[in-house]
Amino acid sequence: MLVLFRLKKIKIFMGKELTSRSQDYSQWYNDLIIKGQLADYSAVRGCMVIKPYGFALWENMRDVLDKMFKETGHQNAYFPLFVPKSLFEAEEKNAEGFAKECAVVTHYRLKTDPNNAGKLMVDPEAKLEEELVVRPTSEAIIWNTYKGWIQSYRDLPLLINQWANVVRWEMRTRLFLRTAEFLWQEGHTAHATAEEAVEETRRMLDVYADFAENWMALPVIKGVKSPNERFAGAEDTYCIEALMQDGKALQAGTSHFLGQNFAKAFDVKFSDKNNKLDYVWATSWGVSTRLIGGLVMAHSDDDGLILPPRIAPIQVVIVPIYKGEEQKAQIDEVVSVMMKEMKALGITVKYDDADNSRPGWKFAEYELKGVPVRIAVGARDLANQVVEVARRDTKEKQTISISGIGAYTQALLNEIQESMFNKAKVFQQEHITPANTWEEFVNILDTKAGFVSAHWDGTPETEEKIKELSKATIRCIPLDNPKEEGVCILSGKKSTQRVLFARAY
RNA sequence: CGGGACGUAGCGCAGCCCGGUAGCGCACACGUCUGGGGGGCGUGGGGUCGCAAGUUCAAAUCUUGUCGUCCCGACCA
Repeated sequence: MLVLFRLKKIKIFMGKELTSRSQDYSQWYNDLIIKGQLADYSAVRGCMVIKPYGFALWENMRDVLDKMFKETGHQNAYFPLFVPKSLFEAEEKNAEGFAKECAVVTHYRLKTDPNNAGKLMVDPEAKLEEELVVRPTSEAIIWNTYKGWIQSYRDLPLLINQWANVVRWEMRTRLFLRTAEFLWQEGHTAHATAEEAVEETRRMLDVYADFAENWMALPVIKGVKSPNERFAGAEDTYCIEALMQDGKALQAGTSHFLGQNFAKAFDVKFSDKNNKLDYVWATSWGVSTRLIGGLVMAHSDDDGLILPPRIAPIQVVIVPIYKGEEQKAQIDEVVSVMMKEMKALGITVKYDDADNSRPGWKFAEYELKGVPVRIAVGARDLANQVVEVARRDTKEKQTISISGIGAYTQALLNEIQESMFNKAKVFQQEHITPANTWEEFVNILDTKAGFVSAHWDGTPETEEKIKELSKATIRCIPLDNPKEEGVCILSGKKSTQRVLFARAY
């Protein structure tokens, strides 16, 4: 009790105190992002600065995904930030869907303000002939380009991805989860047949699920969106849905089958083997820095971030505990051997021997930052040829022999990765609850949250009504969904299957 | 766009009601004792109080305006 009190007091004095999840989940999330050094607020409304630690995390995620995309045959390219308005509006549904949240460039020059010394004003003389839309997504500019690249079935499939920033002028933003500008990748592919395009859509959905589960330790449900939730301009939107610790769902990635909508809008035709002209079939798919928000919310605890080893910027941190230069030198020597061993095994390890903060401070700091494994090495340990190994996820500490520490650590990292996934998976499974009546449905949402599996009559009207009454939306119709006769929880009309509802971010 | 908060040192805040020329903790610098869970003691540096106008002998404090940020909703990934 006394210890707890002291610890709490210290935390307050250090200005690092975290809001607990039970106290205020949103604030807890914000605290983790800011104090865990992932990102910072910026001078621009709704836009954040991704700090080095957060960016290192994103780079790790990006690198893994990039490799996966290349292994599935894709190439990277880069298209412009700006989209001429006339191109943007070509695919009507897509344009309409994004119109409300577009930043638009109307002028290309500033000038000194004659009425306001030292200030600049937009030069009214420099108005653009045609406004430029800052891309909220790149289908328009890309399909306009593809028109010139595709003539024959021999040009297909065209499998391209780009890493980019996009801008969506959101009314309300949240660090990582919804920022006005965000980083993402968007894949845009063109195919000769609908079947092939659908196959591509599903393939990339699998890539996303694989990445989320095996790298981020984030269990997801693969499914297809209801028409209401579909991407503007798509025929079908597939998604992976994750569950956060507060029971709210998070759309973690989407893969769209675009049919021939964009090919028609941008007049992209090809000749098949029989010299017959047809529009090409398209897909697009993307994940964004939002994944980082999901990662934080799914795994972390009241002491800070908990990052899965496979994408953590630092997997192991070594903290020396010493008195005097002589002890420090001895520790340095042993640590350098340990580090060499670990690096040879591909482990990312940091030795924090900075003398300006003390061991206890470092322990707390690396816990806050979610480093999976911490190793403390002191003079006492060296005498016994051991070190103290602490894992972040469970907070367990063990004394481990120095010989073979590399292999031990590697195994531990794997175990943490697996254990984090399993824990999240159990949570997810426990939060998929069937509801058979409206009362039950609302009650589950209000008390337990998570996914609610319920019958729905299949109409957009009912879906809209449910959303209005309960704030829950259909997250997806799971891919392997069993057929089951039933009646809609709201309308009482016939239904052939249950779908997953949840309140979502 | 509606509702609610808040802008005072790098960070977190007090001071404002009742005007008198700015303070606390952390961080920072130096010294020293320390070192196995956010150290102790001592000394020190750092602020046009968001911005603008007004009232006043005097404004962080009162008045008006303005800009910005965050939180909660509506919208969305």
